[in-house]
Amino acid sequence: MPELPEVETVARGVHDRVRGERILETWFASHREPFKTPAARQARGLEGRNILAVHRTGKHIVFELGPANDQPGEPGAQWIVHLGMTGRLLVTSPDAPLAAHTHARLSLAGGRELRFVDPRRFGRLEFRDLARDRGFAGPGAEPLTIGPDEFAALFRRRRIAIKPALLNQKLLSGVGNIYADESLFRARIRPRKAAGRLTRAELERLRQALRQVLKHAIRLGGSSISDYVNADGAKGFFQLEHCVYQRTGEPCRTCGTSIRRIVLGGRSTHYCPHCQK
DNA sequence: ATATGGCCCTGGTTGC
DNA sequence: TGCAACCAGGGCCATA
Repeated sequence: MPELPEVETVARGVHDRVRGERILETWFASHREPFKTPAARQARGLEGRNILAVHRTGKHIVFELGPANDQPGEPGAQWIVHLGMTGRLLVTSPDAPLAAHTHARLSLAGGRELRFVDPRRFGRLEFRDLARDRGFAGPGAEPLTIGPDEFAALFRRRRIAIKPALLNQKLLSGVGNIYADESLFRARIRPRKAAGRLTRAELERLRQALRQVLKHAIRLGGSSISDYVNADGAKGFFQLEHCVYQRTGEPCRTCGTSIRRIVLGGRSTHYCPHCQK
């Protein structure tokens, strides 16, 4: 479900709640391995480690863990969570009723529990032992920090439409369907336009629009349309400021033209046919 | 190398 | 009210 702003909101919320906690025991659903790392190896790796920090890279949530059993000087580890479309991370009392589709539970020394819930099971869990694995770096560039030249280079000579190009996580990590549509509207660019045909000025408008829209959405706690809930159980409010996303047939906030919906790369795409050229 | 389409899953909404 | 069709914020994989 979540894109960069929602993942950032969740990561911050989880960081505030579990930083400094120690993972005692873990439980992973046995009926399936929705995981990049086998459940048994995740369990072995996680138990007995301290959570040093939780942060976001692209659409991934990264738990930075200390060395196993506090061995000083030993390498740490990472637990990497991708929420997919419907994944949630909850910090609860161990007595709290178990939500349907709970796939993992980590009991914490402070007495609470961290749970991973994901009805649609598109989410992924991965464990990296930094004694043998490389640290996690997102698949592509960070849209919040990328510079103009590097941004322009991502799309050079590409024939694919700019909208699906924005969704390619190997180019930019963190942009999903909502913020692709919203940033293209703010940059006044047609979603169907070939990525490689964007002018330098358009590319720079797009880069700035992405930064602005993502930062603004983070401040508002992300978008919540159906089932998105952040670590507080509170909802984000950015969806109230969507200009085009899921506004098919409604008037453009700038010119009043009816917002159009098309399908690009199998994803619904919303734009204003008057404002976006 | 790049681009496209199918597929993985469940659940909510819409329309008959 | 019941039921089917359609839709959903993602990403992997096979194929061309």
